[in-house]
Amino acid sequence: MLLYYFEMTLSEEDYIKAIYHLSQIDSKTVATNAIAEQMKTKPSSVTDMVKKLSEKSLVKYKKYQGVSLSEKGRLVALSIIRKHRLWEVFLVDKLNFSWDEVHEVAEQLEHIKSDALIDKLDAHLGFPKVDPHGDPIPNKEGFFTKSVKKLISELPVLSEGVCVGVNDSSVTFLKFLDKNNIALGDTFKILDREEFDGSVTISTRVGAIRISEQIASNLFLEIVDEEQ
Amino acid sequence: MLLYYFEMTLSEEDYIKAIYHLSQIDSKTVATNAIAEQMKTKPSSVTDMVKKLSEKSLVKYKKYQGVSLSEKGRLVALSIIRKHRLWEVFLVDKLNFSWDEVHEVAEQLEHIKSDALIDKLDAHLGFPKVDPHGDPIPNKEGFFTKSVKKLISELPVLSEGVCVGVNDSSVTFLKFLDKNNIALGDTFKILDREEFDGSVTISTRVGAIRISEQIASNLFLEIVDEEQ
DNA sequence: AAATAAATTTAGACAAAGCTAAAAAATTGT
DNA sequence: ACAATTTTTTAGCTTTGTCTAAATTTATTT
Repeated sequence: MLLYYFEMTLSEEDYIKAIYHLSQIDSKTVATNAIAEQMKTKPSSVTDMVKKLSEKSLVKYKKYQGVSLSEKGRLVALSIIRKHRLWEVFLVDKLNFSWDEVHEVAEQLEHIKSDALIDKLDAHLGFPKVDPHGDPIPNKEGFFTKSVKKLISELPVLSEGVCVGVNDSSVTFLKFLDKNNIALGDTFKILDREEFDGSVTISTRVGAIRISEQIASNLFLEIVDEEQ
Repeated sequence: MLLYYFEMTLSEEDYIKAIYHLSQIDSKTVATNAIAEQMKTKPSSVTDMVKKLSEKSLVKYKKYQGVSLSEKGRLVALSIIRKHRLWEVFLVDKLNFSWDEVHEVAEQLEHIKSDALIDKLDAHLGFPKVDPHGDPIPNKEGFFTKSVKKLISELPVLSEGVCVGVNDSSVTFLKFLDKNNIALGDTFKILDREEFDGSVTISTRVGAIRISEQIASNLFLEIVDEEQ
């Protein structure tokens, strides 16, 4: 990330991140009300902050027209997201948090300011490409490997990806996974699919196994695409 | 640490920590001016904050008489110090920072709020008793093993401790240490001292070695005492 | 024991980030 | 096309933590 040589408050960083996420949803300009809802604040507060961010050329803003991030703002957003996701990997991989417990703490950790810290954390974690939810981690320059999270049932034969989530988190289903040596973080390849019943053969750590369509439509794989 | 069920701002936490450290220096009440200097702020700002902390019964305060921490305030201070020192251990042991680079980042990390995080970090680090500077890490209840940092030249024969620092950080000296297999974190025992020249025999990883008085007066050992 | 100096507190102001209520602009419905 | 509704902005106020300048209390000197 070509970094930002200016001080940003915690609140400013949170707004930038919120605007980034909202502009991912639909790529137009982001509405004041939408930001207010996301930030759990009032529209009038958003207007104030947006003016401030506009002064600092982090966002493009015209009265009544909504906001969008400037290139500078986009890089700031990506730098915060990078930090957030690296910390999530740390919490899950090193501290044994489960992947649904980490968001809140990562929200705090993402604001720690130290480039050296993030570089060393990245190295310590083995330069991960995705966080525990399967979302991609931008590199220092703000590029990230685009990745899609898809159900096995929706993927073509020969696709390969990392198992990053389940749809059905019932005890029964999780026990099934355990019994078949399927765990989050495992890499699978789809070897074959039966036209007849939609069942799928996948390669796992312990060899190839056959799973039913029902199972296949409950397991998310994270497929890595190209750079952006 | 019997924790605090009330929200504390970053600034309040910093003041509590500053007051704790100043009251360690000499155990009387702490002067407004001293706090102002430590916090790099003005005495009038200190007065304001001290009133606020007094309302929350974190400090004992009488106008013109200086402040001291209440028991509650002391526990808050120790909880922050615990976090600070655990993060320092993490930065040095896991991320390969050198022990003189970690303070600033730990100042930020110490404010992260999550009991689960600190518990898991503590476990991940193997429940360390001292930080990379040899300062003791309070446990959850605010107790810590008192430890003293002393030069080898000042310690009696048969003392044992962990090497935690050097007085002279010249390249020549560090090379000498390296050559003799002396590194920070090693445990040494003082086997003998010559009256004649003050030279000392110590046990190291590679057996006993003899060091001159000059060397002995440049190496700090951290000696663990009892609980407090 | 005054006089002077130093330390501390008070009073009043400011910037950040939020709020409410009212005004203005944009959008929608008919 | 224009009235009604929704969205956004403005104006003015609040809180937190800071500041300066002035006032007050405590300490030090002679």
